[in-house]
Amino acid sequence: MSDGQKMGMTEVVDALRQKIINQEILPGSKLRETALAEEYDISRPRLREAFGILEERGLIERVHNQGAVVARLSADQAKSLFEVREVLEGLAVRLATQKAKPGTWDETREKFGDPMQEALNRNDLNYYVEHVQQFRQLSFQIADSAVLTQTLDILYDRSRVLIRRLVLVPGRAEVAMLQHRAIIDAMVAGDAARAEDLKRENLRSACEWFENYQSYLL
Amino acid sequence: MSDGQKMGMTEVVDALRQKIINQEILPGSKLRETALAEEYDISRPRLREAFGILEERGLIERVHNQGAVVARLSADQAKSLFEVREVLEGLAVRLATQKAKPGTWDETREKFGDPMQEALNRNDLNYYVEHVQQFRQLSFQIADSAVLTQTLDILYDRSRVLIRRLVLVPGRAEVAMLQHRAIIDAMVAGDAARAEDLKRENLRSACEWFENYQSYLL
DNA sequence: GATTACAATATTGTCAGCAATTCTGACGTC
DNA sequence: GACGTCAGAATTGCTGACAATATTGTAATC
Repeated sequence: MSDGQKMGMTEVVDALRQKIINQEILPGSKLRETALAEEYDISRPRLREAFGILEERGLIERVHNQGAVVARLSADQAKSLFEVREVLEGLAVRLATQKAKPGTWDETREKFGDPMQEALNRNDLNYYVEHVQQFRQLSFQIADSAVLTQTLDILYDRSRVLIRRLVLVPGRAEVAMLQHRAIIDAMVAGDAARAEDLKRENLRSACEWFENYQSYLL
Repeated sequence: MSDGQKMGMTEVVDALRQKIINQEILPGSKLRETALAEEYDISRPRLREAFGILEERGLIERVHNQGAVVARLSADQAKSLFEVREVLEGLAVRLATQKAKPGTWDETREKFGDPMQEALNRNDLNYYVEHVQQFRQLSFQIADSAVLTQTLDILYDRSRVLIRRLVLVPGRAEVAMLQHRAIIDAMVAGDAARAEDLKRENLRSACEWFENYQSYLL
């Protein structure tokens, strides 16, 4: 899939990142330097630099003289990711609540209302996933902390597959929707501490659901 | 300073990392590829890979065709780093409290007792800094979360200079010592939630001191 | 038939050098 | 004297090719 466009470093990293988090390359697969360098039409040292970044981000693992492999996610790592995301997403929600202007969450609240319940009734997961994603991005934008955003993005990439699968667990989406409604209500009310608590509760809950359905999810 | 030892990738990154966080290379300085490659006796593409990792870690900044520069820390970034560290170090302390066996903190508690007060009375900052560091490392070891440790290490590297300078502010070390005593007491008592709250309070306090003495610290 | 030793192959790790871009400083002009 | 301009030098970005290591396939032996 070599498009004529010459890719910069960032773009190569992003392309591989996308392929990994979307499971277009499965965990455990070997990443052959020659093949990938050819695919993206760059030289191997350049690809190597990208590998360094991907490794730092925890998306691939490398051992000397043996090359790179897409990282697998162990149950322990998954739990740790939930734990860390719990406090960071809580922080994001707190900051967003503190910094938001009145009316910021109106549209979000509407989307998470009846329309989402109806979408879930007809098993339209896309509606749910898309608006959770939008809420997330809006929160980060308002929170306005590059440090936080970047830190969480890295963890999110590693958790992405799991998050998407968790939505499939019967009943999870509906529970998460109710939790989100409570969070948004607190944010609209400007109660930052409560919003943070509820967001953390939301992630603890997600972690519990994960643990209960672990064998289906990993 | 080229020691005969041939360095692996990790070692090159670590060497540069140390030089940056110890301010042996000052923020804003240009990092010349040729010179550094020569110094560490490696080729430029290899150094370049190290640069990629350092940039991902936020220690250097690179612009195309203009090379790499040691990252500066803005006041906003510093504050964001405190905010994120607040929730993460809180988590670390909580996990450490939950997972520790009885007696784990005995030695730490002793070191933070009278000996530290005496050390501070004679302005022996080294004693203070060293044992805070030890406590920190022990906590992470007990918390036993690679995800958390790695995430916080990155933020810690970026904050290191600031943290060291903050100890110089009159009265700060003594306040921090008292806060640490309270945290350790909660940990000994096995009260994880309280330990987390106190640790977060500790970092909020650190952030406030930073803001008050900002002009001296940055 | 299973196992080990060995050679062939493939893949990674590394480097030296070329092309492209930016910075420097001297010169001329206003 | 200040400012704009234009070579020359320095530095970065990048690639192709070479050396070192691991993997695979093969054949000989037990």
